[in-house]
Order: sequence, then structure tokens, then C-alpha cells
Amino acid sequence: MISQSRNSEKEKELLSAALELFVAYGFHGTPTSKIALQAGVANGTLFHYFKTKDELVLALYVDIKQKMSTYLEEHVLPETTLAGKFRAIFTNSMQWALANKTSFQFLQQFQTSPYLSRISPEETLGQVKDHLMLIQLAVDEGFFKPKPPELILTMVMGHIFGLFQYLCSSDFTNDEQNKVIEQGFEMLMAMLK
Amino acid sequence: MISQSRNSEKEKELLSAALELFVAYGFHGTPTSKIALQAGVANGTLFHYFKTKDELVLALYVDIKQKMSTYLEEHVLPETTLAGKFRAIFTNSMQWALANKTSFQFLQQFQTSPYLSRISPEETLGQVKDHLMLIQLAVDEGFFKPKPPELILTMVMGHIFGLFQYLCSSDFTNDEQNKVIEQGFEMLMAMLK
Amino acid sequence: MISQSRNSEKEKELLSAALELFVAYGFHGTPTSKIALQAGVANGTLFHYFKTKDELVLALYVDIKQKMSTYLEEHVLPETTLAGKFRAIFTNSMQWALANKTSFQFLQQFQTSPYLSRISPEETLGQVKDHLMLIQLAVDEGFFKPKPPELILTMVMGHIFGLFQYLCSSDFTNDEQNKVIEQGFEMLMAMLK
Amino acid sequence: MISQSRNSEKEKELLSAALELFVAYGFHGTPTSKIALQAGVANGTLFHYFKTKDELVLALYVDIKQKMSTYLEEHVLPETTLAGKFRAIFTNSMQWALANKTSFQFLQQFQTSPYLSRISPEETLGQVKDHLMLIQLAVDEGFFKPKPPELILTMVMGHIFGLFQYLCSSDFTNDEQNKVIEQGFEMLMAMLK
DNA sequence: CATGAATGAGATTTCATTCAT
DNA sequence: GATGAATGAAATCTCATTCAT
Repeated sequence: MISQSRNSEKEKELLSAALELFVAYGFHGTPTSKIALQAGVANGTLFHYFKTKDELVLALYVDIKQKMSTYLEEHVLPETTLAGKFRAIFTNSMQWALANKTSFQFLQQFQTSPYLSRISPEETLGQVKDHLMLIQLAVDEGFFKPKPPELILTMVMGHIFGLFQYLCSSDFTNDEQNKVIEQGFEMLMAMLK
Repeated sequence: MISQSRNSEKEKELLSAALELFVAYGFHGTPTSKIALQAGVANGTLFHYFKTKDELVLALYVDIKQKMSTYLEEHVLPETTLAGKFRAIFTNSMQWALANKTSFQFLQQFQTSPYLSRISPEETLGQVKDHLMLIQLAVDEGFFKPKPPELILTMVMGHIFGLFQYLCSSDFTNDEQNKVIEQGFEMLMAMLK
Repeated sequence: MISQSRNSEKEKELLSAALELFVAYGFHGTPTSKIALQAGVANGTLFHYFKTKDELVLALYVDIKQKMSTYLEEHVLPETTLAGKFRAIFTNSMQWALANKTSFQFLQQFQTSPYLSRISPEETLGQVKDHLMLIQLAVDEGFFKPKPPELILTMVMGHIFGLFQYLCSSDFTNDEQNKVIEQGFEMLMAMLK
Repeated sequence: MISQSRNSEKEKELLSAALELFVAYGFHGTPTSKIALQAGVANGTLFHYFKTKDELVLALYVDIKQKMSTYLEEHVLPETTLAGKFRAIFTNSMQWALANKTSFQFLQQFQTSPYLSRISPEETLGQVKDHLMLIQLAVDEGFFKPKPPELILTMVMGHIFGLFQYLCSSDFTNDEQNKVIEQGFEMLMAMLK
């Protein structure tokens, strides 16, 4: 366990350095040498942990996705009502995004890049399946308008991306942020119910 | 004028080739040699028209932005009512995006990339100023809820990106597309009014 | 034709530099940078002519093989008798090998290396087919002992390699060399007839 | 003694793995990590037994040379006549080569490689001295034609390499192999006597 | 002894850019 | 203007070797 934590140490350093540099300079704009430098390891060490640079990019994506998922699950599971669940998903997504701006920006960058096609469709589906099912349930129960769940999901995500952009573009206090998120959620519901 | 039209011909070929390859392989994933090849010109010719590769990327962005703006202007100007203008902006944005998928994807890619910072803030502002003023007007007249125009704008854009994603993800007939756009607009208005 | 001769110029320089260095340090013991340096061209230029280092190795093999074949053909074709043809093949093989020691050593190195498997069997066969047919003819006419032509051929080649090794190991005058070759041929015939 | 036998175990595994991989991929085409992997030991363990990779190559060469020599000595020493000795040398060389194809191929590869120059001339000479003396004796007694022993030796070796190549190129039964070797020896004697 | 993570020099290859024709 | 051969800096990746455990 000691040795593993040491390994993880360098791997984490590498992932963290890669994240920062990728968001600042883009995937191809960031040489592996710079990543290694910033992570404080030797050039070759990067390739000890990730066989290729591409593998590092994908590993970073998976890592971030999983962290966000874990965070959401923890906050959504306790909710028992549909309304509570949706509010939890929305507000906690926003909170996580704002608390992990660089990570969230990386996701955006990744998802509009050709790297996305490296993720198998099953994996992609797996990530949203739970959300789609929840939406379907809400439609069935008349909580949402009768629209295809995929449409509703993309709208919610577009909404989240839009709000994130807005909240990043200026300086807001925490209170202001929370108010915007709150209002954003109300508006979203106004649209979907 | 003949020589210019010939130049323009090659320049267009280059921009068109670059667009296709950038969306497929990313900015850095696309060598200038491949762009020249696909454009049917020699390697060095690219650098007659664009001093550097970066300049080509930016020129492509400006070119696409301008084409979309022109298209929108043509369709929005004739409208006289607020409702008509917003409907026209929204539906024609969607129509243009769907008719020029690669171009729209390029815009998405560009705007989440570090290249965005190469565009001066004034230029960026200029592109949205008209829209912001229109939204402000709508808020003042009670047409929209009293929210900051920037917030409303980012929400509209998030909405558009979401719908675009959804309509690209499956095969829809033109009729179905139009219906989705129509409903999308109604939902958007339900949210904003 | 001018431009071609210029191209060929650098390509030839590269092949020639590669030959010398490969024989001295081995395929993998020779960095492409050294080849380029010795050829008097830039690092990248090598890859302008040969897509990969491997391709350079194979191209060099094909080039040398072809030069030797051409040389042999020119000297063997005029001969009309079986005896004359065999003598011509043998002595001219030896002469060419001694006049192009480095090239011949490269062939030996190549043929005992894993690179050999990159040459398709058909190509390999094509190179010896003529010789095999000539041997078969000699067997049919009772000129050679009734043995499989392949066996005879490998023996002849073993003989040639052996003599080459011997003549390289010490300093011989041209006259001595010729005498050894002559005697070597007589001994070979004593064995095969 | 127990610990030494354990070491020897791993050393043998390493030599054996190296042999196989060197013949398949060449000296430089085979990373030490792959050798260690195939030998079932850790990366660093290889360097406990061989200070450098080069040392491993040379050790392998010496090892194989010695095994072949031992085998030959055992079979040649009992012979009392010149004819018997030569027959024993020749046929047993072939038998060993065919029974240890990979090892023999390694020798060929080694001897046409720049590694050969790492072997001191004295060592090289030592390996063939006995054979040269035997040939000299045979020449003195009129058993062989009056030629330089070095010439005769290289011819014999060329002959052996040729036959080896031939017998490896197709599938032969043991009986066929033996017959070819037998005939090969008769032909060789026809040439040398 | 054995391990295997870590190293960093160096190898191959790419590619934006130049320039003589 | 147009070409494409040539450039060489820089990127990715490999691998022999070391060393703390």
C-alpha cells in the first residue's frame, strides 16, 4: 500500500500537470516534456505510467469523468423525490464545475475534440444511461413534458454549459453564484415541466 | 481581377480543406502539408496566402463567423417585431448550423480551444453586441424576465448547442428537424418570458 | 532530367553513406542522424527520400542487389557454352564482390539479419530463378552430377562466400587474387562435375 | 553451491531468452527488458549477471562457441585416421548445427556483425588453430591438394554454411538429411583431395 | 540477490516554414 | 505567383542502466 501510494503520487502529479497544461495550451500544444517537467519527474517517467501521450489524454478524461460522477452520486442518491433528484443533479453539477473549473473546461475541450471518438459508444452511453432513465421516469410520471429523453438531456447539458460560461466570465461572490444557479434551475424547470 | 479571382479560388480551396481536416483531426493534428494536398496546391503555396498556420486558423474562424453573421442578418433584418426577431435568430441559427455542420463544429472546437484568446475582446464583444442590445430591449419592454442580458444570451447559446448536438446525433427528416427546432424555440421562450 | 539528377544526387549520397555506416556499425548501431550528416544533408532530408529508416535499409538492399545483377548479366550473357557461363558467373561474382567489398559485406549482413524476412519470397525466388534453371540444364545435359539444383546453388554460394572471406582476410595482389579465383573455380567444378 | 546453481539457472534462462530473441529480432532490435521478461526475471536482474547488454551478447557467443567445440571434440578425438577425423568434423558440425539451429543462426549473425571485432584476434585464432594444424598435416601428407590451409578451411566452412542453408530451407526427414550430409562430404573431398 | 520504478540520453520521425527555380 | 525539395527544431517515444527497497 505504501508503494502504491508512491506510484499513485507520480501518476497523480502527471495527471494534474497534464490537466493544467492541456487547458492552457491544448492537447497538441502541450509537449510531453513540459508535462513531465511540471510534474517534477523525468521525461521517460511519463511513459512509464502512460504508454503514449494519447493514453494520457484518455486516462485524464476517464479520471475526471469518474471524479465528477462520484461527486454527483454522493449528493444525488440521498434525494428521494424526482424534484429533489433533478435539483441535486443540476446544482451539484454546477457546484462541482465551479469548484473544478479547469477539470470542467478540460471536459468541454475533450468533448468537442476528435479524441471523443476514441471513447467507445458503450462507454459514452454508460455515462448517461442513469440520467436518461431518470428523465424517462419523469416524463412517464408527467413531471416533464412528453419529449424524447435524449432531447431533454442535451438541453439540460446545454443549459449547464451556458451557465458555467456565464459564471466564469465575471467575478461573482458565492452568494451571487448560488442565486444564479438557483434561478437557472427554476428557469430550466419552467422550460421542461 | 482575373488573377485575384484565381487567388481567391486557391484561398477558398485552402480554407475549405483546412475546415474539413481541422474538424476531423484537430488543429495540431492536421499538418499544413495535408491541407495543401487536399486543396490541390503545393506545400509552399499555402504560405503565400497565410503567413503562418495560426493565421490560417484565425482566418478560417473569421471567415466562418462572418458567413454565419451575414446569413443571420439577411433573415433577421426583415422581421419587425421582437418576437419575430428572436424567432428568426433562433431558427435561422439552427438552420445554418445544420446546413453547415462542419463549420459549426469548427466554431465549437475553436471556442473551447486556447486559440480563442487570440481573438481580441473587442472583436468578441462586437460579435454579440447587437444581440445583447436586442435582449436588453426585450427585458426593458417586459418581453423577457428581468435577468442580466449576458445570462440570457449564454442560456440561448447553450440551448442552441444542445439542440444542435441532439439533431446531429440521430438521423432526422427535414420535417422532424423543423418540428424539433420549433418546439425547442417554444420551450426556450417558456423559460425566458 | 536535370531535376531528377539532382534528386538522385542526394538520394545516392544517402544510400552511399548508409552503406558505409551500416557495414561499420550495423543497422541499428547507425543513427539516421549520422547517415544524414555523412551524406551532407539535413536530418529531415533523409525522410524526404525514405519514409522510414527501415525503408532505407530495404532500398539499399534492392539497390545493391540490382547493381550486382546488372553487372553479372552483362558478363554472362555473351557466353555461349555452359562451361563458359558458369565460369563467367563465378569469376565475375568474385570480381564484383572484391571490387565492391562494402556492398558485398552489406549483402551478407542483410541476409543473415531479420530484415531478410521483409523481402517477399517471390522476390527472393526471382533473384535466383535464372541460376536455378541454368543449373538444371547443366544437370540434364550431364555437365553436373545429378543433384537437386538448389543444393548445387547453395554450395556454389557457400563457396563464393568462403573465398571472399579468404581473399579479404589478407592482402593479395591482383594477380594472386585472380589465381585464387581461378583455382577456386577449378575446385568447385571438380566437386560438381 | 546451491545458490550458485540458482544463479546459473537464471543466467541460463537469460542466455536462452537472449538467443531466441536475438535471432528473431537482431541484437539491437531486442531490448533488454524483453529478454528479462522472456527469461522470467526482473528488468534489473539481467544486469546482475551481465554488466552491460554488450557483455551479454559476447557471453552468449562464447557460450555457444564453447558448446559446439565441446561437442565436436567429443566426436572427433576418438577418430584415429585423417579421413576419419575430417569426416567426423564435417558431419558432426552439420549434426550440431541442425540440432541447434537457432544457436547456429546466431553464430552466422554474429560473425557478419560489427560485434565480431570485439573478439580479440588471438581468441579467434585459437578457435581455428587446431583445425588449421590438422589441415596442414593433411596437406603435408598429400591427403589434400597443396593449398594454403586457410583457403581450405574457409572453403570447408563455406560448404557447411551452404549445406545448412539448404537443409533448413525445406523439410527433410532425418534419413534424407544424413544422405545429403554424406553426399556433401563426398563432394567436398572430391574438391579438396 | 532480486526487484522494478525511475532516469535521461538519444533515436526516429514530423512538420511549419523557407527559398531557389 | 507557384512549386516542392530542403531544412532543422522540436516532439514523441525507447531503452540501457541505476539504485533504493
